[in-house]
Amino acid sequence: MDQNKIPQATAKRLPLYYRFLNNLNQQGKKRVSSKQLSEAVKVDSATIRRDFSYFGALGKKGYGYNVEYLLGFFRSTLDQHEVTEVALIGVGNLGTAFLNYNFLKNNNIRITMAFDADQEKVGKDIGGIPIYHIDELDEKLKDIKVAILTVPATEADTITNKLVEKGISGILNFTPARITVPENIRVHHIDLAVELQALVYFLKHYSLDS
Amino acid sequence: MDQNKIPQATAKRLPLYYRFLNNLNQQGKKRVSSKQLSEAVKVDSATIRRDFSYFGALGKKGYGYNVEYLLGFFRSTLDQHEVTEVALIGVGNLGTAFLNYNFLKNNNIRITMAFDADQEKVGKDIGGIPIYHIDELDEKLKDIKVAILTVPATEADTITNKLVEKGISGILNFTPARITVPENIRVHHIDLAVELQALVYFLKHYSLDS
DNA sequence: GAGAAGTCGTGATATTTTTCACAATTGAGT
DNA sequence: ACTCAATTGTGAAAAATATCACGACTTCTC
Repeated sequence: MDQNKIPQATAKRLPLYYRFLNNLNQQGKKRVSSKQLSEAVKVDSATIRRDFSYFGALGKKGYGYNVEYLLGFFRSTLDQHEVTEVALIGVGNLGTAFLNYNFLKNNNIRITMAFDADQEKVGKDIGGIPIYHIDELDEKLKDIKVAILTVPATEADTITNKLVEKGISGILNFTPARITVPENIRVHHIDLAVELQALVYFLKHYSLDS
Repeated sequence: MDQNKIPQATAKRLPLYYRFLNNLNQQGKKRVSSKQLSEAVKVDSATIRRDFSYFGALGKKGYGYNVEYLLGFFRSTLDQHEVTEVALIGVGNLGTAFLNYNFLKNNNIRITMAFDADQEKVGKDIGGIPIYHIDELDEKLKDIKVAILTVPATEADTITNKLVEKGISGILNFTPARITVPENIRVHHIDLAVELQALVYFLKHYSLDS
């Protein structure tokens, strides 16, 4: 859309900055330097300054950044002024964890409905979020553009196709399946087993250095 | 240790390749090309060939890769012949999801114990994994080198320090807190709120291209 | 066994991301 | 008002990662 020049690596760090700034603000802190931020979020201070600089000159030389100003800036950049509604598909263990997870704390993202194939679960609600049957996707999933996918891997493709048909824009996929979607739809994969295996691999092969 | 030359980006993809090769092998497939792999795991075929090439010439020109051979190679590279024991700290919603998650399917990583501060949970077990009180960390956490951290953010630092004292090598941190550890300890962060926010950001600012 | 189609491995190149390092500027202290 | 320590923003360089493109080799078909 507008700011296509912002590197992806930078974009991925924005929510992290936002959260920490929010904390600082709640603590009543007025100013912060890239060095302090760096220690808190574990990102090199030069990288932080570079990230911020894509949005213009947000700080003052010799002073640092004004917390309130920076927070306000990120709030509008990250669209925190409007609520983004998200649907969760698959109310298993992981799905349930999400429904109980309070995304709203610092964050204008809200899971507003969940779907599952299990009639036992349908009709109930978890954390105030209603659970519908997966066959009700068509009627219930109105303008929701983002879905969290926590179904069994075997169901991933079928359900993805349904979501695509319904005009979804983004999927956060916790399934081990690498789902196939049209190229205008964005999928982020979070693969828990892969993450754990990668960590173990790093420990065995890269120990004692970065 | 040995193969410090392997790029981190490559190392992170290895478990993904491994899992897919395992699937192929179970399906009785004998050969696979980088192009087929590419479609399945959504990684450019040239990148896959490059990744493999760090380990030497694993394929045959004009033919592709022998599934069984490649699988065996990755099995030893990823240390799948020996079991890696992992401890889980924090048996909340997310922690419970992990205990029920079957890491063993394609994978020699096993959660062998869990810890929590809640006396209600201590003494029980979930998915066959015993839950100890967090104060028992000292006695119970013998040679375990990897921990999954699923405690509330407020507890993250305290518990991290305990783990560090006990000689942990790696932590998979699901806490929003950016924990501080000595530099010989490796931490991977999986920050669910950040991932979701980043996805939403990409949808709003990068739509209709990469 | 000759030709065609398929595929790897990799040098070269492009792209992305991180880091260095320093001039410019600011605020605080005296 | 002056000095000094702190800090930004950024050009330039470095490092990491991804991709292109092609020679060399393999298998398949006729």
